[in-house]
Amino acid sequence: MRSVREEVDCDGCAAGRRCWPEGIAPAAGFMVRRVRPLTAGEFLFRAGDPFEAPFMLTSGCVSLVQALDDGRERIVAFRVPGELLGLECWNQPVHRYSAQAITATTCCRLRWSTAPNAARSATLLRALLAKATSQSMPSSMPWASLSAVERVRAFVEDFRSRTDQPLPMTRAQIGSYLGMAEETVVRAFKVLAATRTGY
Amino acid sequence: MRSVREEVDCDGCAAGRRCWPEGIAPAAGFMVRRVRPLTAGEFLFRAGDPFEAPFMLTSGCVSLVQALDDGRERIVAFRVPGELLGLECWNQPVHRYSAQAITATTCCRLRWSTAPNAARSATLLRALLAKATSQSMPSSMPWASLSAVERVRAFVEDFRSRTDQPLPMTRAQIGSYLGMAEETVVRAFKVLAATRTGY
DNA sequence: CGTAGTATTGACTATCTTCAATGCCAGTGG
DNA sequence: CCACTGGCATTGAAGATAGTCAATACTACG
Repeated sequence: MRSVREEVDCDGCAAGRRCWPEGIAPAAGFMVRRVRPLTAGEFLFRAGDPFEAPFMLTSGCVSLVQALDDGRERIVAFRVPGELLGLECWNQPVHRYSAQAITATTCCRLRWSTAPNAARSATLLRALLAKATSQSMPSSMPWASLSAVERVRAFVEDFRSRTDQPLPMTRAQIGSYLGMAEETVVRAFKVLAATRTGY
Repeated sequence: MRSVREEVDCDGCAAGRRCWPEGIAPAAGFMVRRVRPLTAGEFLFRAGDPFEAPFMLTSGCVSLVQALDDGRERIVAFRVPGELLGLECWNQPVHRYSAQAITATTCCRLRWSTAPNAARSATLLRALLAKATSQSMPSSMPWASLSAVERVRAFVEDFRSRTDQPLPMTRAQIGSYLGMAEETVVRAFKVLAATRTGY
């Protein structure tokens, strides 16, 4: 349970190019703190926890889980390496969703509050805004009004476009995210497998 | 067709409090340019237009429309006064969606690129990030897996929570947004009207 | 080998979509 | 003033789709 409290400059990190690919980081000198690796099923944070800083995913996969009124849970998003966790409640005091690792996962906690100077702060904010807009908008229900098969196909293609790892989540989790029954996900994959290859 | 090219400081604008409510604007001195008012059906911009700056809605209602592969269209979001348009493609060269006024609409174009100093730039970026996160995340399909009636109820409540104007869009547009048939929207409203009041 | 979690399949049912028709209302032109 | 038109709302009936329930297969792991 020890925390790895190592301060790292993204400039010197081998994976930094994946985290800040838009040519922002090299000169920015973003500072992060490496977080203790998570095993599958572990929570990075839970809904209601105080929001302190966003996390940059460096490996693995994390689901954002929303607790429903009736006690059930829904998966709101999947995050893969290079994407930010916790930005959802940037202007909120506490986290609205829980972040649960789907596979073994590593991430870094951003040190965004300690702005050494305004220019660097602006650069970081610009990078965060870019991340936030690219992460949230494409997921703003691009698959409503599509059939179940088309929704699953769109989901798979979206995930493939974001990472090259094989789908790490269960059919039930995909169903929770897409808002359909686990069985329907299974049958959709069956149809896709009959049509194309590689699903 | 004349453009109103009036430069305005949000500090001196009566409606500024609605645009930047989080106590950011008063000292920031955000500059905007008032845009020619739009009539119902007019486009503020279209998918493929070059992205120059986001717009702040000051009155009316705008739909973000996505063109589908098969030629049909889907409504991706509705924007009401105090919300930003165009942030979806912050880091994109061109707009991905078209912005079409549903009712008579006014808006301001942000002058974000002319940063007089880094501190002010950081303040603006912080405000934009707050807007972006609060706008996009709650709409990240909070109503998948709900029944049609519940989806419509959630939609109405969400819209009501963002603005006090009556629903300006047609049943067909609601259906396009929620991914259901116009008739299903109508029947859902009927059920809601029988249950509660005011729908 | 037994267990637990996940994946898959089938049968039945509820819900939603589609198609078709009608009602309602504002704007327009004679 | 009134018929006509177009857009939107509403309703009904029939068919398609996805959800639910239940059972079975598969796989990793102790």
